[in-house]
Amino acid sequence: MRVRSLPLPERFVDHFADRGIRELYPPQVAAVEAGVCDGANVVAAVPTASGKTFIAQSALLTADGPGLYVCPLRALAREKYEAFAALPGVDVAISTGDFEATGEELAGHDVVVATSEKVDSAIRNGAEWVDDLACVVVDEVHLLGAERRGPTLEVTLATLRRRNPSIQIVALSATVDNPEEIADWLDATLVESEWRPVDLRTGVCVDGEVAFDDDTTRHVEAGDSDAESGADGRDAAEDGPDATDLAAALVVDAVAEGGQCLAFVRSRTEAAALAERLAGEGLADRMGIGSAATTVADDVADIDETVTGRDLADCLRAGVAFHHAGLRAGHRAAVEAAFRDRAVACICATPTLAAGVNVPARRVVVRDQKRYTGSSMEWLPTLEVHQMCGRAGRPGLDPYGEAILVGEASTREELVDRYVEGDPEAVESKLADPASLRTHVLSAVASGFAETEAEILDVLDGTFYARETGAGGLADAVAVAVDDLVDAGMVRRRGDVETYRLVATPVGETTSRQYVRPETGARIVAGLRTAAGMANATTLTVFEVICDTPDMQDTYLGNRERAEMYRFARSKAAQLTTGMSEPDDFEGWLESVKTARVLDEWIGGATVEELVEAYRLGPGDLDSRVERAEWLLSAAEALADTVGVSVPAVTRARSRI
DNA sequence: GACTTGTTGCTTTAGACAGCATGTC
DNA sequence: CTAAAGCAACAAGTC
Repeated sequence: MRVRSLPLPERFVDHFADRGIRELYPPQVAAVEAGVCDGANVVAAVPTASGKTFIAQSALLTADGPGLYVCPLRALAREKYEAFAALPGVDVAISTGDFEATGEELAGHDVVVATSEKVDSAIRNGAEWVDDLACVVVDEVHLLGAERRGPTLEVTLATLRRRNPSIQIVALSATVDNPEEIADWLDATLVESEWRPVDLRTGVCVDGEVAFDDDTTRHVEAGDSDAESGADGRDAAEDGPDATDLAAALVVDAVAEGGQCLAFVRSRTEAAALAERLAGEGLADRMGIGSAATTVADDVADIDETVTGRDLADCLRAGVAFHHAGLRAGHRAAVEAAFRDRAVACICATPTLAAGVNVPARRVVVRDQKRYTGSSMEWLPTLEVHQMCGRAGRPGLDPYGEAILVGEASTREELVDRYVEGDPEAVESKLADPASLRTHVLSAVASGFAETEAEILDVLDGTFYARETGAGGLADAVAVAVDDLVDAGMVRRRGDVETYRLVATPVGETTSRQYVRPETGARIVAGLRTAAGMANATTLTVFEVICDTPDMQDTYLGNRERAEMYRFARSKAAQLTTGMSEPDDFEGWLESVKTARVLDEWIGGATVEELVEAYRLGPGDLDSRVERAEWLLSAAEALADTVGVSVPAVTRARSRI
């Protein structure tokens, strides 16, 4: 099937032709046959890089009205925004938390690209443009199964469909075990395909021998990093190369043939450690990318003066990089761009890269397949490993992609069963989680969609969860959520016991509008009241309050810091809203104090370099705390306003941050 | 006695979405 | 519920 045969205006056909897209890939043909261009609902469960963006574009460009593209990540939103902006004569807008696009400005565009939370928030705040939509594309729908964000996605979709029953839904999913259930939920035709534009071989490497699933094999020579001693040979020779030696050898092997590599490891430290080790292998020279590598390294070195930045720049000079959430957005973007431009031979990464922006490589090496979860070491979900592996193979550039899991003789079989031949997990709704339910119940009441529990259930009736059990399955949980919200002062029952209506209190309304969770709203209100009664409420006081909410990301408190942090908390007790003996979860509270302290020093003029050094967090971690603090402070200000409490320190903190 | 190597025990462990209305000396 | 790597402090061994 040819692009030209689609019901697309000529200028789009030309645009795609300029990019060499004239013929459709098989999954795209299937999607067209299922009716993406005719307003039909379609769920496409297809591998990464098999042309999902084109499916989305065909749906949105042929829809009879404005369209919405829902993304899980801001970085992805930007990527898609650019893809649409490149189309001739298409008016695109982007709306994510970090992008200034305000309310009604979003009306009147052909396509809006937004994160799911942003759409949810827009609906709560009464945005009317969502009612005019003719088509919604949902990228990565399998995130329906994600702990906190999944419920947001399903409630948002249910609401959109409820308010506009004729809306076309096109959902794009990774390969999962139950795509038919998602399709059934959305009344959509399922398009399922394993087809990829570049072949993918998956293999397991044990002791330097790689056995691929197409029965080919490959041998790599692993240089033992710590076996320098050699001579009398009795002891060190025994255990051979470890996983890191093998991973390094696999990278060098691929680069020697001119192929770029991604190597996935378990932790940030290990990502940096592997990169530094590979920096000694002369990858830049082997790939002949010396000058490009130097340019990138210099650019990265200019971003800041942190150790992380310097280490990264040093690695880049040698043609290697590491990538994880401790890096600042600028660092990450530079690494990703450099890799796409072939200025970097290998990126050593944590799972950030698996689900992020498009960075295809010739070979993907998965060194670690287990992760510490807080109580034990657990196998990574198959879906996640598949997403890592799926990054192998650059369309049009590589003859094939290779994904290699590094294992040991004892785990070989398990790895093959689980990841090479195994199916990914099924997607399951997490809406029954009480915390999520509270949030969405409050939202339904506050935005006026529901005034009774029956109406709440009605709103939830269109969710993925309800498809499984019927909304009735949520009745008890909703009743509990309503009780909790009443107790928390977010919702009030108005009228007789028999015929009451649910109304959001002013606090509940502000909480929902500010997009913070009910627990956060309640904690902030309580904190503000305490602060208002204090003789010397400072910015530290305010930071302690907002850091002690579930919407602030917690900051790791190391063993060595604990005693000192305890002394700090005690010496500042007069400025804190929580007494030293009060918290049920003292550890958690002390972590909040640490975050508050960092933020307070930040507005006091401390530099990123100093804070990163003193508190053992990555520059990216600091940035993300500051970003959240901005958001939570504005919520605090709005809440102070609604309860009529005056805490000048809130405004002071906010203007300084 | 200075330096190297080996041992032991302790510490640490991925990621990332969201608001908003406006002024100031 | 099934951990494992890095690192610092200290001990033993070497020149």
